[in-house]
Amino acid sequence: MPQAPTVTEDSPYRVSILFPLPLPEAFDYLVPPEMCLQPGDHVVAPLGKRAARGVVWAVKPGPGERALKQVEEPAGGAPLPEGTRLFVDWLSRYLVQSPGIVLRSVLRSGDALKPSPTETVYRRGSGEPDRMTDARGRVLDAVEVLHEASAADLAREAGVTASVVKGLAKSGALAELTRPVDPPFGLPDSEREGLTLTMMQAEAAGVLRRLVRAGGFQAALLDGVTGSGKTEVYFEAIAEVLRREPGAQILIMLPEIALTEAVLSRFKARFGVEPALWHSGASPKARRRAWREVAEGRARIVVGARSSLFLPFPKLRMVIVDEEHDPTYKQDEGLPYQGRDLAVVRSKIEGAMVILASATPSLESLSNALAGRYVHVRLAARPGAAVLPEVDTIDLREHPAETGRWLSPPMIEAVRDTLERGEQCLLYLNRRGYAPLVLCRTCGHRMVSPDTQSYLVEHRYTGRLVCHVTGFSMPKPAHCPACNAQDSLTSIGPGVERVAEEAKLTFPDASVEIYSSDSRSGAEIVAAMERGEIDILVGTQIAAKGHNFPGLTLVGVVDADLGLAGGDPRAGERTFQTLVQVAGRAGRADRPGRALLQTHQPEHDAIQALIAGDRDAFLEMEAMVRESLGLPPFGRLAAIGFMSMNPEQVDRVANDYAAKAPNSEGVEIWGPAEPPRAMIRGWHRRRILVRADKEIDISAYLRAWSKRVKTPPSVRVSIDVEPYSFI
DNA sequence: AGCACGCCGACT
DNA sequence: GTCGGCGTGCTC
Repeated sequence: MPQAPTVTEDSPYRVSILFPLPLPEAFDYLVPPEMCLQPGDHVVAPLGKRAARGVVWAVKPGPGERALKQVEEPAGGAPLPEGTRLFVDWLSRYLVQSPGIVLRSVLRSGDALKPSPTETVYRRGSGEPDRMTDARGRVLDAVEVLHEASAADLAREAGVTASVVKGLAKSGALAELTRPVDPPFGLPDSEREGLTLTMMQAEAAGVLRRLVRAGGFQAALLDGVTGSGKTEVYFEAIAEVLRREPGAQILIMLPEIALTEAVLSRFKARFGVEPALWHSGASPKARRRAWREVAEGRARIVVGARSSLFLPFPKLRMVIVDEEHDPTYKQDEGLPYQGRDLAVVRSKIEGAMVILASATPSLESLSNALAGRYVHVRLAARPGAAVLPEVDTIDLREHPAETGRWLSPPMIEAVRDTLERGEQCLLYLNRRGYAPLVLCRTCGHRMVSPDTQSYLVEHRYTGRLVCHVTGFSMPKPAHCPACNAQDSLTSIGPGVERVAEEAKLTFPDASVEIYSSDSRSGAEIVAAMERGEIDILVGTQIAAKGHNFPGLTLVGVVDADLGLAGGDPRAGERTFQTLVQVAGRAGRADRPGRALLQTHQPEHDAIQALIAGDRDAFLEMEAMVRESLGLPPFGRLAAIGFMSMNPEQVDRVANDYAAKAPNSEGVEIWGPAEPPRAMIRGWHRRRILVRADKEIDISAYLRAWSKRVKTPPSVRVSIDVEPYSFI
C-alpha cells in the first residue's frame, strides 16, 4: 500500500477526487490552506459549472503543473475505508468500467453522509417542578414507565397535552436530549448458545473455526445437502470471528428472494440481535441507516443481497455466500458482475475469510475446491435425507411426442396420475421463450455450430440454421449430416410458453402457470404454489431456499438433452440443481417427489449420473464439456453488447467493432450475432462474444480494444466480463 | 451524469 | 427574426 506523502501543514498540496460519474479517472484539486484531507474523505468540489460530491482518492504533494480548482468543502460522513477504495480500483480494471461508475455502486445511499436526523426526547431530570399539578404528576409517572420518550408519546401516555411536558422540561424536572432517529444496531453476542450440533456439523464447524484462527484471507466451500445444517455450521464460524476480534464485521450474502423474516429470526435467535439488512426492497431510511452504520463500523453483521458487497466496511473479516450456486448472484443490468466471484475478491482485498455454502455447488466453486484453492468442507446428509428424487427416463426415440408436441405419452400419463391424486406437477424446461434446436428424428443427431458446439436455431422466415453465439448460419439441409436420412431434421425444443400451451390443451381442467421473469413475481408463484392453486407449473427454475411444496410430487424435465451440450454451458448444471432442490422441498414423507426425464440419449453418461444421483460424476462430465470448449472456469469469457434504435447503425457499429479486434493468440472473437431478444422496445441489439484462454487478461484486452474504436453515442456499448447466459 | 455549445425547424 | 430540438464534447 503506497503511503500518502507527508504534507506539512503550510505547504500547498493536491488531492485527486473520484466522482461517482462516468469520468475516465479521478481529477486533481488544490486543497485550501485551512482544510485537511485524507484519502477516503468525502468532499464537494467544483466540476464544470456545478459542484459535485466526490471522494478523495489520493493525496499528492505540491501545487502541480496545471492550474487547478480548489476543493469547496468537506462533505462529512465516515471516510470510505481503504479496502473499499482498493476494491473499487480493482473492479474498475476487471469490469472494464470507469472507476466513477463503480464508485456509484458504493455510494448507493444518497443521504447516508448527512448525519442522522435527530429527535428530541425527555427523561427524568435532576430538578424538581416549581409547581406540582395533577397533569404534571401524571407526566412524571409516565416517565417512570417509558424512561425516555418524545413529548408526544409522553403526553399521550399521561393523557395531557405536550405543553405540560415542555413546562416540566423548562423547570428541570425533565431533561431534554437529542438522539439520532437512526439508532445503531445491537451488538451480536457470540456466547449465546447455538443449536446443538450433530457430530458431522461439529466437525465441519471445527474446520471453519481453525481457518478463522489461522487469520487473513481463507476460502472454504461448505458443501452439504439440504437439511444438513449449513447455516448452523457457518454461525459457529461467525461466532469464532466475533470472539477473536470484537470489532469485526461480517457479511452474509443471500439470494434476494431468500431474504425473508424467517431467515432473520434465525440470526436473531443465535446472536441476540437483528442484523443490518441490505436489499433492494428496503426503504430509503433503512438503507441510509444500514449504510451509515456499516461505514462507521458499528453494524457488525450485515445480511444482504448481492449489492451488499459494495458496502463500505472498515473492518470486514468474514463473508458468507449462502446458496452460492444461485444464478441471481449474477447482475446483468447496469454494472454487470458476479456477486459470488466478487465476494472472493473482496475477501482477498480485506484479508477476510470467505465461505461459499451450497447443497449444489457451482461447477466453478467445486473446481476451485478440487484444485485445492478452497478448503472443501463436506457435510453429509442426515440419515434418510433424500439427495435426489426417484429419477426415471423416458426414451423419446421409443415414445416420441406427437408431431408439434413436446410431452410424450408416458409423461402425459404421469401428469394425469398426479393430477388425479390432487397433487402438483412441475414441467421443467431450461429455456425461456422460443429457442428451438434442430435434431434428426432417426438418429438423434443435433445440429451444432462448428466453433462452439452450440445448438443451431432454426429461423423459419429465412429457412436457415443460425448459431446465436457466433452468428454462424447455414441453410437447413435436406439430409441429416450424420445418418443421411431424408427430411428427418426437425426443429424441436420449445420454450416454456409452448409447453404451457400444450399442457393447457392436454389438461383443460388443470390450472397451468408459467414461471418466468415476465410472469408473476417469484414470491407470488411460490405462494400460489404453496396454497395449491397451481396444478401444473411450467418453468425454468423453482423457488429458492426456505419453501416447501408438499403437494408437488412430479417433476417432468421436458428436455434433459438440453443440458448435455449447447449454447448455454450452465444449462445442465441448473437441471441438476433443480432436481436436487425439488428433492429437498417437494413431496411428503409418505409421497416423495419423483422426476421423469425426457431424453433422446438415455444412455448418455450425464443422464446416467443424474439417474444415479451422482452429483460429482455429473459435474465432472460437465467440466469435461466446458474444458474442451475452453469455457469458464477453464477459459475466460466476455460479451460486448450493442444497442441502438437504428438497426442499420447497430449492425455497422458492431461489425466495425469486431473488425478492429486486436489480434491475440488464445483469444477468439465470435460474432457479432443477434442475442436471444434481438429487439426490445424498439432497441436493436447485437452481441460479440470473446473467449480467451485462462492465462489471458481479458479485461486488459477489452480495454485496449475499446480504445481503438470510436462509437457514436447513438449506439450504446456495454461490456460484461462474466456473462452467464448467452443462448 | 450534467451542462453548454451549436446548428436546423415551427412559432410568439 | 428567435425558441428549442438533441447530437457532440468537456469536466481537474
